[in-house]
Amino acid sequence: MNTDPLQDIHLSISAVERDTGLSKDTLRMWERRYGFPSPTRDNNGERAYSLTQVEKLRLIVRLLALGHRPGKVIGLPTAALEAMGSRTAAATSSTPGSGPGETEPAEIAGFLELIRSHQLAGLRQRLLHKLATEGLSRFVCATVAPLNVAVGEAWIRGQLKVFEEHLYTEQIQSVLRTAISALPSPWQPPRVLLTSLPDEPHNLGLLMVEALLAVEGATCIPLGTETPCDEIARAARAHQIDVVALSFSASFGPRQAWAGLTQLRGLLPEPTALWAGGATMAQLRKPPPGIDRVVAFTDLLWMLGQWRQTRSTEPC
Amino acid sequence: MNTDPLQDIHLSISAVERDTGLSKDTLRMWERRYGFPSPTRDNNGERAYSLTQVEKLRLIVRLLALGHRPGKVIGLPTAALEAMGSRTAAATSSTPGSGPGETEPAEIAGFLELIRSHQLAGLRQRLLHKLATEGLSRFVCATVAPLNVAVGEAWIRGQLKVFEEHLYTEQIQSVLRTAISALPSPWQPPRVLLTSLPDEPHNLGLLMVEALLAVEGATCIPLGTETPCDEIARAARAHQIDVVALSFSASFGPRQAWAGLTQLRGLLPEPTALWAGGATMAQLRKPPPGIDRVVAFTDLLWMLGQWRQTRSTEPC
DNA sequence: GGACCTAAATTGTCCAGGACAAATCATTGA
DNA sequence: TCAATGATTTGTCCTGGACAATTTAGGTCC
Repeated sequence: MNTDPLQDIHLSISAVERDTGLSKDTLRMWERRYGFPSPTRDNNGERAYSLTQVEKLRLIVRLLALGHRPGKVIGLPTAALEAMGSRTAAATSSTPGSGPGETEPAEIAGFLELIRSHQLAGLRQRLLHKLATEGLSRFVCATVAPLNVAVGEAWIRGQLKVFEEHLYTEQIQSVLRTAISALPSPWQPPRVLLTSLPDEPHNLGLLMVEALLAVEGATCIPLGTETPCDEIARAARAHQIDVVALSFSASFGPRQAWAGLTQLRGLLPEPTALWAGGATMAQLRKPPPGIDRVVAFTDLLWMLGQWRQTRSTEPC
Repeated sequence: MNTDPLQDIHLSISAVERDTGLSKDTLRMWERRYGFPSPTRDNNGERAYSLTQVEKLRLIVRLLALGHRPGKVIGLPTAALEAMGSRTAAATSSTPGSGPGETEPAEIAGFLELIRSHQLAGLRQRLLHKLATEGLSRFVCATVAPLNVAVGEAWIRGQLKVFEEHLYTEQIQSVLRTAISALPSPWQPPRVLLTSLPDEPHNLGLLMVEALLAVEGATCIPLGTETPCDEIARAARAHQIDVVALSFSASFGPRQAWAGLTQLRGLLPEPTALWAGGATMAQLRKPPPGIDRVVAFTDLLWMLGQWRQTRSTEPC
């Protein structure tokens, strides 16, 4: 008898869709084409995926995000996939030379170590200290941004558990929100609406943008995440929005992003600017027409200045 | 020519799935069985839904949440649906008499009016004022809780747009998070892990719980929302957790909640307490064995006291 | 009248297998 | 080296059938 109770657990196709982000259609198609995953069937003849297979699926999803092709990786044994993951992550590892004024890699590693060793209080304390030392804007650009990248990479390599990443995200959000609250009331245009499209639940990027803009005195209207396109358009009208800022994390498909942005552009009045940022946007060759892409957080200040200059010379 | 650009916009079936929460399968099945929605087809023969139909679908989803049967409501004209919504919401409206010390219904209505008129600054200011007057604990129990109910009901009745509800949620979260940050460091057990199961993205309830517990000096470890069961168990071990607190909003199915709780109970060590709260839990006849149910926010303090008493007389 | 049980209707999800457009790769020619 | 073209890969959509789970309706007994 197997003593591990996890061995006997099987998931339905919808549970796997939830846990991996792969659509039911895709799961069935992979099975048809590549022979993996090959779930057993339950009493009703419905697919029952083992936890091992789900784990391997997650690994494959990570590799796809790194640029591998499905046909090349599905069907390889798990060990080979893991090796491939580490190799690619190392190769992809961005910008070995840290930018000017960016927090030292060693210090980033120190933060990672705090996360991994579950020292909640220590992590929080060091974040607050860094914030106090650098000021909000530099904290966001020079510390939080590279730390996010580091956490994302560690997660891709499987060096970070899901709950550790959750904890990190919560702490950063808490620190940023508190810092934003402490700022004086906004005193200048533009009025910026901050949100993400449905299927994009990550809030951290939006919060970082809000911090940078709020420091510059812009009026931020945060809607949280996952606002349907037509609702964004309604909100923009109701709040007399000048700029709609959207965030797309790496897990958001480029095709879907393009479609959503195009649709939203059509719903918004012409003078409203549409800024799109995040990992997905950075990967895109070219943004859809009428959309301003935010490649790095430091771009934001430039775009803000640009907007103000244009509007002050062309008053409505 | 129609001047409204929204008229010409059509959505794919996946976009409708995103925006309404109804699965592709369900959308096709409704079309097959009830003749609604009846999307036109694009050049590729694929379904193209008009915004009008999407709007009606959202309305139907609201009615289903109120307990109506699909067969009875799908196919009725929009006007009839709206009337039905108002009627049912009025009938379901809970607890006409406000509890002792609870914020006046008139004041709640005032808040609602601020939300509906998009006065972000005014809303925030009044929330902060109320918080300063009542203190954090009473603010959460006597103001935020009934306000949440009121907002939920207004949304069900269609008196509140999605983006208005998003804005409200963001503001409350901001206010609560700031208040929590301002509290002194925790100085007493228990150590409480706060999170929700996958498919439960609502964070507000968790934040309210965190506020109440933090005021009492308990150590809160917030993981954000949607943590898989096995990860919750891992986190509980890593952080030497005494109590795991889970939140289930009204949109979370009772059956799914029961299954998730039972599974989690099996994964957690015996001495770890498991507290479950939220609208779904309140509806449940009986909580699963080994799980403590939080019916109202005011229960929390009692449960906390109970826990401390038990543990002080039975020191490990 | 109410509690309890059974049969019928309702409803969401799953399945198979076909089709196709968009993206990507490989090849060729300038 | 770069651009254009054809082949391949890949995700999503379609139809129509099946079925388990839930809810409702009908009937019986206390």
